[in-house]
Amino acid sequence: MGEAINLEALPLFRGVDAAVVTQLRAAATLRCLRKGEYLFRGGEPCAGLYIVAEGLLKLALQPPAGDEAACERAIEVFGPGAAFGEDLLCLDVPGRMACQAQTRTLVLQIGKAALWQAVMQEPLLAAQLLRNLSGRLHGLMRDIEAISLQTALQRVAGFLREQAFATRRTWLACTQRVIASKLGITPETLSRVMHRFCAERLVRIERGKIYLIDPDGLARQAGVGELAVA
Amino acid sequence: MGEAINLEALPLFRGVDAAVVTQLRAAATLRCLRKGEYLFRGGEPCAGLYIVAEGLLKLALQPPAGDEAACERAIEVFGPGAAFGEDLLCLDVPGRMACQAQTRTLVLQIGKAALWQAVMQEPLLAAQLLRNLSGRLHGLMRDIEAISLQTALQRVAGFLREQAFATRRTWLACTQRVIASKLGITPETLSRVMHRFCAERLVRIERGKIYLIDPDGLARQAGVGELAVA
DNA sequence: CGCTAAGTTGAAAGAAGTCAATGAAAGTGG
DNA sequence: CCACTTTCATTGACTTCTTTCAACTTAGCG
Repeated sequence: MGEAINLEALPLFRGVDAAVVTQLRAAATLRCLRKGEYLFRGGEPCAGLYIVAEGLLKLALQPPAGDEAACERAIEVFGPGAAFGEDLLCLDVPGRMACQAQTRTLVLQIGKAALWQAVMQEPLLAAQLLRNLSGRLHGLMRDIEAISLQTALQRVAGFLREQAFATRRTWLACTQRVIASKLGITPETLSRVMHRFCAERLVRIERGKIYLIDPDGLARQAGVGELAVA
Repeated sequence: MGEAINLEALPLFRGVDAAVVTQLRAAATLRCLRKGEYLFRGGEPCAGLYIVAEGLLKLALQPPAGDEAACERAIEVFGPGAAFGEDLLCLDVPGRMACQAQTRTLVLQIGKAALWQAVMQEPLLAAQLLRNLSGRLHGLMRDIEAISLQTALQRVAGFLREQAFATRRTWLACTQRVIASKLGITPETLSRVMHRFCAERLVRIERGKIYLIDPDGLARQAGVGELAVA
């Protein structure tokens, strides 16, 4: 199933000349990562543009050199269909981020040379890359806003709501540790908040999966966060 | 002095065909903003790519609708030479950011149409836009890291150090309110930290300007004081 | 079947925010 | 040029959210 990823269907290649896409697919290699394996680590140059076919990847800035104590902060989490790596590709500097598989993950890798050649042929591809990058930029902006002026409770509620919107039913594909890291809180805090939501009948936790019972109630929590309900 | 901005000298246009740059300059309009004026506000579509010639602009997400109580969070601050707006241009969705002049500011505006035409002619320009966007993305990543796992004290120290590196001598061109917002802290906290640094002889505050006395001491405060290469 | 990692829960400590009052500076207009 | 208004900065006391530390439970896996 892994190799059958349909590049044309991805937003990134919408409108892009079919011949160019075909050419890119030919140049692409498929990498398979076990849970915990790294796609790349800090310091390594980025090998190309990556497209997730299956699984889940965590992008995090790793603490500067042997500074063991500091726990790393997850910046982005990529699921199927996500494209990333353009940034490192463009900057050329190694950077300190590490990208680690959270489950068994299949990822398509398009080499720098092939990508550039394609961009030269088809400027629309450049436009789509810019769009992808812009989307990521705005995602980070929203994250910064959330971290800066929302409580942990609001952020978790917001996160769950987002997930509900995306996958329509339930969710939780990676450890709470990673989610907490992405939200900028400790696993302890996340656990407490989740159980509070659970007590308030907003969600149900069952065997590591989370069922959203009351998306509207969650939205209320995420929003103006007031309402001193008993 | 304002109109004499030399586009070729900007990193954004390095290596780009001179004819294309000339063409862009011809298409560009110069906007002059008074202190406090908005380049654009949330909801408005972005008119083009902006390049700061002179002054200082603050990009912030404004609180969702009449929710006046919530203070906004500064995301980026742009000084002379900075280029931005590509993101909004690419996404087309209005977004909620507002861009406000912090002092009298001159900014060059390159319309969407002209920019796209140029990109089609000269793919290298697309590459440079990608690079610019990537740089901003990484800046935000570092910000997220700083907010999440550094104390206010460390962030301020880090910020001052950055400024020292950039302008080599002294600094403070906008209100502390804005700096605090950019650092994700309150003005009160910033004031306290600054005065603490002042007491420890790391900086000197004088008539709204800040003189860095001891960059190394500051680096030590900023965290794992590395880069002690005299 | 134990082992290790992940999650839960409680109590205590700390960092930063809020509120509020004061002081300083800067722009406005007579 | 001075009085006035407004915004910005400073400082203290208090509050609250979040983290930290630690102990304990659960679950997954060789």
